[in-house]
Amino acid sequence: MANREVTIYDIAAELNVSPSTVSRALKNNKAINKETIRKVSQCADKMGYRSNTFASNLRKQRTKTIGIIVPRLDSSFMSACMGGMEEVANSEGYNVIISQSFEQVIKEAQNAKTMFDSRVDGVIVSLAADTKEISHFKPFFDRDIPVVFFDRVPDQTNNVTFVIDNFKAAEQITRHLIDQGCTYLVHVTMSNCASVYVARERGFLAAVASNAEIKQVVFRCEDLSLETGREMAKQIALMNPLPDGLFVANDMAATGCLVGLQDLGFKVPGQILVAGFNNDPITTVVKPNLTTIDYPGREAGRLTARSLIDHLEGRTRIFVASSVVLNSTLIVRESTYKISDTIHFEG
Amino acid sequence: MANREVTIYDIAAELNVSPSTVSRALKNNKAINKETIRKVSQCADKMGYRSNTFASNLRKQRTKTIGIIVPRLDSSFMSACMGGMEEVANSEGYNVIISQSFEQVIKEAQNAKTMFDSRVDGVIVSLAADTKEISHFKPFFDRDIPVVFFDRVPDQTNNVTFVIDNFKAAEQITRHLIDQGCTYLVHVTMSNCASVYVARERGFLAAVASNAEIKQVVFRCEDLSLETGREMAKQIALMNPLPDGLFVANDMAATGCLVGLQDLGFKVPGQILVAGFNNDPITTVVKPNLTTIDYPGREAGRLTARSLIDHLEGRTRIFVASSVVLNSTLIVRESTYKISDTIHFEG
DNA sequence: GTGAAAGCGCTAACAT
DNA sequence: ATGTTAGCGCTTTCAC
Repeated sequence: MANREVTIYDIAAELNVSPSTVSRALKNNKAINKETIRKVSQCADKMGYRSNTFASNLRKQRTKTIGIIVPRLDSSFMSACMGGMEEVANSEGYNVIISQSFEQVIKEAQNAKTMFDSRVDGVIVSLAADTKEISHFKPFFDRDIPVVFFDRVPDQTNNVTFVIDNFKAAEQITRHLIDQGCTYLVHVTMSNCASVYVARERGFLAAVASNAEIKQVVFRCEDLSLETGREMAKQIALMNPLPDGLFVANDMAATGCLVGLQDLGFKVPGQILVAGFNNDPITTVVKPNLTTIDYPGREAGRLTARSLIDHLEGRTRIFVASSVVLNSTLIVRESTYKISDTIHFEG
Repeated sequence: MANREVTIYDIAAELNVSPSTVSRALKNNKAINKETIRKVSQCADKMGYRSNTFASNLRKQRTKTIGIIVPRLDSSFMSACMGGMEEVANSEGYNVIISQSFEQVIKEAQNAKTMFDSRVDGVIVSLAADTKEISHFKPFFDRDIPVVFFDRVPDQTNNVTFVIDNFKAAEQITRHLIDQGCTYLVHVTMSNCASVYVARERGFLAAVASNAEIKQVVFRCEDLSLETGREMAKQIALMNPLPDGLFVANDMAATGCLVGLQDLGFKVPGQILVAGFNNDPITTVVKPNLTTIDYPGREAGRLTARSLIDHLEGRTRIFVASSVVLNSTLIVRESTYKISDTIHFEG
């Protein structure tokens, strides 16, 4: 702002070479004499030179920036994903712009437009809860600007996606509930059609279907917050007969349910087993600790960013409809112990 | 990437006007005829024009981008702050680059350098836990690029800072513990010198000092995670005599302590009262619910961004050593009920 | 191995 | 109210 910026012309003048030589030297161009490169970079350091990204971008017609749009940043999972993406992006010389949709498709579209206008080289998106179609990314598709989805991915096929196997994980955790002796299961999920929840529900239903004895109900809520979980507990308490197993589509809502049920005098896992999804730290705080699905956020972030950047750098030949499925793990904790195994959890 | 970009020259050619007219029209310059403006913007829409930020930035010598560096994104407080900052930034046409230091000053310095090199117009920073001095921001200071600190601010005076009154809040919550009948207090905090923790400790000590009867000890840990809280509980359990009140510098660690103490067979608040800081959602999950300090993250974010942008836009005359203190509120919950008030919290 | 020169798309001072 | 023009700092093709 105050002091004028040092440009390659200043360095060129200082060293009595041409600006193009400086430009090449700064990029370690092999055509340039080693000694020249040394002198140039030394001089650049000395003069406090910093490359002007805008001139460079303007000239090169690319931004070295990738945009990330997520529903919210406040979960440890998202934070880990962002960390992984940033790590890869930085190591490849990319900048990252992050924005939150706060679960609203309108905000998501705005964010997309902002990023489009600032000409990100590509975008990474996890969809808002109420995003039902992705026409707001059309400008990107039209211009062949790559869009990669992770976690909350669109229904439509032909997109590049990074997801955990929600179906399998949900099936696994539901089977676990059945193995623990549950016969009447409730699945609590979102009324919106976010892909992860659809898949979790299908996994739940598949596990139930494989055993004719088991009854099930699916409850849909507006969101999956702690508060909503508490509300759901009240509704569940009114059911007759009472279900004996609860699979809630995320840990926050699962925790809300669990606490809500306890407040209403129910024993977990004494009367009802409860399982969540995500392995949020909260699962180890609530008593009893919550059975859940763990998956590697940082790794997911790394892979997603890596794929996008590999494509941007022309390292991957094709980039059509590839979908990567990441591993997840069932973590069994006290909230789904068999009644007979239950010792005492009045903590 | 594929289709060539539409420029103001294309629009100018289409409409038989000069590029400068188009440029002005696009900015609703008052010198331009209303009708011309209408035609230009219509044509721009039709042709799919989008402004090239790089050319514009190169020309205007500013980036309309602000950088944000925070320790971590995974708390509801930070997420709220980011939301507030983004809201203001977007409304003023600024882009936002966010990066995490993961509490390490080394990463913080790297992030700062990246942002410096990408020529952000200004930065907003909340310091890493182990940041003891801020020389890594010197390049910004040297060039008069504004740096605004929030929440975790540096010790040094002469910085623009947005903080809550940690001293007052800590004093208030400590007094509350004393009012509830505590006579032997432990304060659990970080061994690093992050400003917020220093202030909280001073507040704690001040409240204790005002009452000659009260004994106190300060415990310092590496971090304030859930796990560390659990570890601290073990140490506290070994104390003799046992303290009867605990003020932990954040909710995560406070929750860890609380749960840890319960695991060791202690009653909270029956034997020990526990208070945290931040009003994280976890405080309403743990049983008993945790007494804590609430403060308005989104508002803090808004104010911080507003201040920076006002300065960047030349709307504020001066911008020296102003520090803004935000309000915070004590939220009393079951974890600090008086023993006589305690009914039953074996949830 | 290095230099000359054009131009990326925009803005703004200066003209008209 | 609109046009002319000169660059912002960089990269890169084409020369030598």
